[in-house]
This record gives sequence, C-alpha cells and structure tokens, in this order.
Amino acid sequence: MTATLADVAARAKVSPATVSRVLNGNYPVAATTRERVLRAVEELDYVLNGPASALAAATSDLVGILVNDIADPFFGIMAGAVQSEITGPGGRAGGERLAVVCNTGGSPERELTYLTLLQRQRAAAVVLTGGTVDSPEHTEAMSAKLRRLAEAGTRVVLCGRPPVPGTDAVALTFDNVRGGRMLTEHLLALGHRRIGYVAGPAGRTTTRERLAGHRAGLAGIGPGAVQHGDAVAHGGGGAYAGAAEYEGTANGSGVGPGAVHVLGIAHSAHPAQPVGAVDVPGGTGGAPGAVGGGVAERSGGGPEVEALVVHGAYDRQSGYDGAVELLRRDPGLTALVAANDTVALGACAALRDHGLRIPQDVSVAGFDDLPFSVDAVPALTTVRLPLSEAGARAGRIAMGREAPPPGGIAKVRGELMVRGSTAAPRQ
Amino acid sequence: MTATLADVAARAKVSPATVSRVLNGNYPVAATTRERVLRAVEELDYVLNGPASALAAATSDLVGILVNDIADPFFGIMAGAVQSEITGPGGRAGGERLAVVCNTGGSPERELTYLTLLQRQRAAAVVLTGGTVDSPEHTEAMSAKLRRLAEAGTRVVLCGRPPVPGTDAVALTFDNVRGGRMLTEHLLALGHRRIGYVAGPAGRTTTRERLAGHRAGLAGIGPGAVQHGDAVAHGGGGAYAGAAEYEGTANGSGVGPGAVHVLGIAHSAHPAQPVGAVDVPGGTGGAPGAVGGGVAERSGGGPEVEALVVHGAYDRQSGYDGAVELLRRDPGLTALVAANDTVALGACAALRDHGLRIPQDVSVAGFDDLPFSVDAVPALTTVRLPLSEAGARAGRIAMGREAPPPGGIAKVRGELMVRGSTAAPRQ
DNA sequence: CTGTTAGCGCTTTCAT
DNA sequence: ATGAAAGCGCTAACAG
Repeated sequence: MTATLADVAARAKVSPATVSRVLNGNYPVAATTRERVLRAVEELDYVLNGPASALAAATSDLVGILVNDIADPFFGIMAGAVQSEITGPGGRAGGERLAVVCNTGGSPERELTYLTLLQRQRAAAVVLTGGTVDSPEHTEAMSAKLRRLAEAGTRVVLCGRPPVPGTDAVALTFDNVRGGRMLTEHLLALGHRRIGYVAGPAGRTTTRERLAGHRAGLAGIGPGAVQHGDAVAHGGGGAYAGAAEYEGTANGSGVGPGAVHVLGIAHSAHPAQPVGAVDVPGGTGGAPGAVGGGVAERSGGGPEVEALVVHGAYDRQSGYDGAVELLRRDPGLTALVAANDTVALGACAALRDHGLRIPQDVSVAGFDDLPFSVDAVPALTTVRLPLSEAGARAGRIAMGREAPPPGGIAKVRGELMVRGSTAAPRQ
Repeated sequence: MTATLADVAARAKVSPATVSRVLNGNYPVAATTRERVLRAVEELDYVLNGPASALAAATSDLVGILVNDIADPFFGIMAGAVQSEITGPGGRAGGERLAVVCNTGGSPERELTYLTLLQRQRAAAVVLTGGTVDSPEHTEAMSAKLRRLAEAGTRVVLCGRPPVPGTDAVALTFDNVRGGRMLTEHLLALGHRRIGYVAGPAGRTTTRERLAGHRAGLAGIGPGAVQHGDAVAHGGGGAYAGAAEYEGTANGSGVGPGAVHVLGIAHSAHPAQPVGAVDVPGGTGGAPGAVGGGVAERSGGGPEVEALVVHGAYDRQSGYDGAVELLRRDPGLTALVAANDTVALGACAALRDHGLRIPQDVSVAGFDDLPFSVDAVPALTTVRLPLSEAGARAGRIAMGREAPPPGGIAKVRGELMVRGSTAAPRQ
C-alpha cells in the first residue's frame, strides 16, 4: 500500500540504488536523474522506511535523552537544549535526528531499562541528564550498560551527572558541592548561624553533593571558606566567583562580570546544639525523584555549627513540609537552604503560613535558578546552573560536533545569584 | 560483533523462529525450551535489534509527541503525562514504547517536518500538544499529513489543540474561549472597566481563542455573561462552573466542589475609548512560539468596553514589555489579563518596577495555573487547565486503551482559580 | 555516474 | 510445539 523505494525507482526508471543515493545525497548522481527521482518521490508521496534504512545501514537517527522528570523545567531546559543541537541535517536521507526522551522518574531500574531500549533501537547517542541513585550496585550496573552501549557504537554523554567509573562516557558534571558551599558561606557571611537545610531525597548524587557543600560551608573547611563583601547586598544579581583552589574545567558562563574574589576567613559559629537529620513526614509520595526517604543521617557540620537537615523529594510539597519540620526543631533558625528552587518555593510558602517574613525573619536560598525564581517575591537567592549551555554542549559532544573536554570530564560551575530572599538576620 | 537472534538460536539449539517466539511471547513455546532460550539470551547479553524487528513486523515501538517548547512546563507536564501512559509492556518483545519528543518551537514547517520524520519511523502513534498556527494553508497541509499518517496505521491524537478538519484525528481541545471569558468576567464583576490584555503571538489558535474569550467577556455577549458571587473572594481556590450553554464534553476535573452556577447578567461597561491593538516592541525575538508578531488588529470588544491588547511571545519578557506598553497607553488601567501564567509573571514584574502594587493598584490574571503560579506573591488568579489529565487521556487514546470521545472531539474545560492577584479596583 | 547483487536481523506463514 | 524458508525495504559493495 505504502510506496517503497522500488516503486520510486520504477517510476523514475532507475535502479533502487540510485534512488537511495539521491535520497541520501552522499553520492554523485546526475542532475537530470536526481530531478526525475525527486519528482517520482513527490508524485508517489514517498516516505523512506526508517527501520529498513536503519537495519541496512546499521545506524539510526535516534538520540536518547534520559531525564528524571520531563515536567520539571530543570530537565526540560536541558532536554530542549540537547534537542536543539542534535537537530539539523545529518541524519539518514537528509532527515533530522529524533530525540527520544525517557522519563525515568529517578528510578535506577527504569534508567537501565530505557538504556536497553535505546540500545535496542541502536540509538546514535544517549545523553543522561541530572543526578542518579548513589549506590555501588547501580553504578556498577550502569557502568556495564554504558560500556555495552559504547561498544555498540552509541556515544554516551552525561550532563549534570557524575562520571561513571569504568566507562569513557563524557561527563559534564555540575559542581554542586561548590554551589552548596557558596550558598551556605553567603549566609554565614551575612551573620546567620542557625541554618536549616531541606535536602533532596537521600541516596542521590545531587542531594549528597549539595549537602556536602553545605556542610563544608558550615565547617568552614579549607582555604576556600569565604566572607562576602559587596556581593552580599541583596536585590541585585550579584555574581560570585570561587577562589582559585576550586579545580575543574570552568564552563564559560560560570562567572559573571561582577565576580568577587574571596578570601579564606574562618567563621566563628554558633555554639553547637547538634541535631540529627530527620525525614519529612509524608509529602514525598509519588513525587518524581523520591527515593528512599527513610534514611536518617548525622550532621557532618562539625561541633561548631548547628546542623538542621531534613530530606524530601525535589518538589514543592517537600519544601513546605521540610520547612515546617525544621521550624519545629528549631523555631529560632534564621535561614533555610533548599535542595533546589522548587523546594525553596515550598519552604517560602510554609514560612509565610507561619507568619514569618522573608528575609526579615528567615532568609531562604534555593538552587538552579529556574526561570520562575527571579519572579518569586522576594526574588530567590540561588545558584544559577547553566542548564541550557550544558545541555547544548552535551548535545554537540553527542553528535561529535564538539571535542570532549580533556580527560572526558568537565566540571560545570554555578554562579551565586544573591537576591532579595536572603539578608542579615535580625538584630 | 553484537549477538544476533541467530546466535541465540544456535546456543539454545533451537531455530531462530523459536527464539523470536519466546521473545515476543505471543506464541506457545514449551517451558523447557523457553528456559533454554532465555538463558542463552542472558549469556550472550543479547539485545533485540529494534530496526530489524520493526521492519519485519511493520510496526514500531515509537510514539511521537509534538510540543512547542519542552522547556516550558505547560508542555513538559503534558508530555510527561502522555509518556506515563504509553509506557508499560505492550511494545515488541515485551519492551516498552518509547516517546519521541519533538520540539517544534511553534513553527509550522517544523511540525510538518517532524510528522514526516515520525511517519518515516512508522511511529505507532503521534500526539500533538498545544496550539498551532492558525492559517488555512497550515491547516490544509496538516490535514493532508495527518491523513497520510492515519492511513499508514499511526494513531493521531491532538491534546490542547483544535480539531483538524478532514481528518479523524481524536482531539482533546482546551476550552480557551470559555477560560478567557471567565477571567474577564471575573474582573468585570469585581468592578474593573479598564482591562489590559497581553496576548500571545498573533496568528495562533491558543492566542485567538483566549483573546476571543476576553472580548466576549468584555462584550457581555450572550446568555453566559456572568456575575460572581462568593467565588469572587480572593485568596482561596474558588471554583467556577459555566452556565449550561457551554457545550462540549466536559473533562472530569473541570468542576470543583465549590462550583457556582451563574446567571446571565449583562455588564454596563466603561464608556468606550477604543484603542487598536499594538505590538510589543522587541522582546519576542527567538522566543519559542513567537510567530509573526507584527499583526495589528482591531478591538472586537464592542463600543461599550475599552480594549487594550498587545501581542507578544508566550514568555516572561513579553509579559514585561506588554505591561509596560499597556501602561503607556492607559496609565489608568486597573487590571491586566495575560496570555498565560509566564506572561503574567513578567507583567507583575513590570508593574512592580513601576511602583504599582498587586492587586491594590492593578489586578493581574494569568492562564494555565502552572505549578509556580500559586507561589507567586500574591498568588496568581488564573484558569487551571488539567494538563496532566488531558495528557494522560491523550496517551491512553493513542494506545487504544481508552475509547475516543463521541465524535472524536472532547472539549476540556479549565477552572477559574481566584487568588490574591485580583481584587476590586481602588475606590 | 548507474545497475546488480547480496545481505542487514527479524518475523511469519506454512509445514511438520 | 518447532523448523524451514521467504521476505520486510533499504544500503553498500562491486561491477560496468
């Protein structure tokens, strides 16, 4: 019923091979012949059979993009950027490449399943975005799977995810540790000493990294401990650049024009009143990225700082619940750091519902700098991640249009955006 | 290099046919044989060749999802919902179906191109989300393309998009007209008479529909003109149900428990000072969904109401620019309706930058009720669209797991969410 | 520059 | 319940 290449060949009075050559355009064909073929294609309304083409050529036009949750702009922005780069001529028969977006919900099993499915499709490339479950088993399984994909000729790029040992998958990782640290150091510099932290789901790389940054900040670890000067003023879009000890390949957009270099000055912290982390009751059900959620952990903030940490999903509800819980644990806290902007918004809502003003009573900080964050009232202090740029770069690398970073790993930095939601604590 | 079905067959000492049958599981195979085959698959780390399978079986596991902008949660939410429904066993060899998300950027050409690409892949189904360019040419081209896809066995479902005449594609359309009207009637009922409207890009279905609703509201057209009672109170999540004259299949989530039936009462509008629509200068460049943007149109609000309409892209910047422009045209306006929530947020920012308070000085309303809208300060009055439910339904229909609505067309209603951003005008 | 000839790896009658 | 064999529609050597 549907026209085939042979039909076109017959109508154009050429061989199937010639039609194929015209369509793929990678082979010299006489202009007049090409004309004839193209006309036949038109007349027959012929559309190439993708599977047949892929089978014969042993390659496909499909590019897989793994995301935890496509409804979350964090992933949507990256996926869109990847997609914009894989697009354009280059696929078979002059066609474009198609993005297969796989929603894993953060589940390790689904990640693996989708990878198999993409392998089955003989995907040209696969881009894995965002964090993942942080366990040796999953890492091992992932490693094996990615190795197999690579063997089969599929290019693998990680975007916003830690490198996978044992593979040569290119990794564009976000420097979450540094970002988390900048945020907390910013708050410490403002004078905050009782800082709550609404973390993401336990057992995930992003959660762990950001939390580690927070703790490093609290502990005033190393020469990088900072004190802000002018950049502390809120309301603007102040930029922050870490000191030189932060290694890693910097992403081009990491440092704004108003960058402020900071010095290593240790903080005297509030006398400790150690508090173990608690989980947010409820609120994490069914949320994408909600994994585990029952793991309590001890604060690593050292004896001089008070640590208040709760875990929850990467969603608004968890932010709300987490803030409520933290307020219960320490009604005197003066600042809240959230796992990301969405969580921060939820936390803001909880604070308001408790009659607390932001930032007069409690400062709030997020992470990611999603588009809506600047429109929060007050605008959210956060760490801007160059999601779009990173996604685009991942896409180009996946297409072989850009050389991978040296060593196959690039650490992409975020930029501290100091805005209205953080200020010095009262009195 | 990669193992093939034949390799598995050899190792399991059966014929390729048997391996195929085991893998696809739609055929009786002796338990012991199956065991043997499965073990061979394991041992060889065999992964089915998708293209070969699709070629032989003449079907694929791919489902296309067309979106204007995957980075926009409006589309992300729908795409995610579609994806969650097409997932699960049912594809070839027990594998799942894969979602091919195509970012059209709102471009008609790209819509058509992607449809061809999906046809080439012999996609099992295609779901087209959101509005599109509203021209006879594009509709005609679309119609032809969809017809051809349907002929080739691809199921086509429209989600949040008007039906395409000449096709039997199932359409789940949003009742944007009604939503737009509810919003404007809500403002009129509050006492507003000088209402600005920041519309989407000219020439798009969604823009046209929402604007038509706005104008219908202004004109107090027909028996459906409304006056709100208790539901007007802001701050809550009041629900609104239109009068019975609204035909169309109602979506289950369209009407909340607190629905208020309204009566046909005409509004006396402010003496007219007709103002033609103007375009937002700049700000629409490169934005997804930005199409045209240079088309001026006359107000259709009738002689008794003052119409202030500007067009722009569906993004924050357009909202900002649009509000600035409207304020310039009429510094005395008391309310602003935006094309969607994102645009509304931009408008809010502009108002604040002009020293205007929301809602005391100017009321603002959006459309869609995206997740962040409730966290705006004040929370945004808007029309909630059941994006997730609609997407899920579209997915099920595309999979043949749910019967299409009678006539192949269902009108999905939005729900008016009255919140803090709208109030009675001053004095 | 164009035609011929083999497959690519799998599914599916049709036998047995 | 299993095997044999004939393609599915296209590409890619290899001739010419």
